[in-house]
Amino acid sequence: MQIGMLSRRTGVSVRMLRYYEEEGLITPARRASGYRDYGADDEAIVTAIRMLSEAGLKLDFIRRFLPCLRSDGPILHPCPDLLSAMEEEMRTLDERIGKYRESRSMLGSYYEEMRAHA
Amino acid sequence: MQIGMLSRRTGVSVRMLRYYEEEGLITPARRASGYRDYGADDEAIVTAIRMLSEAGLKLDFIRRFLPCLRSDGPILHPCPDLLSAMEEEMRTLDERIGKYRESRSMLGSYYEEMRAHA
DNA sequence: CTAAACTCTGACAGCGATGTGAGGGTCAAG
DNA sequence: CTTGACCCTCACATCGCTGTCAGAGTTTAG
Repeated sequence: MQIGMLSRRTGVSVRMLRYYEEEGLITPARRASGYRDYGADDEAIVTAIRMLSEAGLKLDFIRRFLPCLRSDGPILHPCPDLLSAMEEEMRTLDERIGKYRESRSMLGSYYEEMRAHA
Repeated sequence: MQIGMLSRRTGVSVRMLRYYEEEGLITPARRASGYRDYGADDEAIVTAIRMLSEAGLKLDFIRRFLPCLRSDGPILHPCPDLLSAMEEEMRTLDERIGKYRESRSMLGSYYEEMRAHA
């Protein structure tokens, strides 16, 4: 599958697909022409990357976490530092979610108050 | 109150306090010397800005939302476009929270799985 | 008066994720 | 063969936030 197709299927820009490769997240095969040739499972991987990325995880971290995402993957090899990195990441994620909810409710209550006074 | 003091009290860097001013979020008085002179309520405002900011809201939006934060404020004047901007913001905030939770649980389940296989 | 600790402005740097454009191949259909 | 749609690499630009450094004035304590 060519990059344009993958882009259309995942909604991720061509630019970003190339960037993901540059960052070592995906490594598509190459044709003789130099064209990237993506496999079928790459679609799922890109989607997962996207999701994690949109949730604020740095590509840097996602790269390390990546082996877990590969369907063909060798059942996950929990390098201990990955485990602790994940704990760390989960903590900050929890914190972040907390802050978002706080802000959300703050916004919400102000909104209600404003509507009431309108 | 000088900028350094406010910085220490709020945990917001001096740089950022100046930046907030530059962006029109706060407007401290000035001494003859040019030194910024913050009022007592500025501390609360900065804290609120910080919270909203850490929750991913752009300063641009926070500025518009700001009158609501001032304790002395004239009870909130709901310009209709602010109301709809808030609705919009709340929606995206909700979406974002959703994504974060998804990612969080994704991370969590992989984490558990890895621990189990360890 | 002097020194230490603050403060001022202004500007440049960096981060991570993206866009965009230039200059140039590739491929499939007509 | 030509054309249009793709693709390649490289590199510079942008965005929002933040740090940092330089050069210079201010304030307070000794």
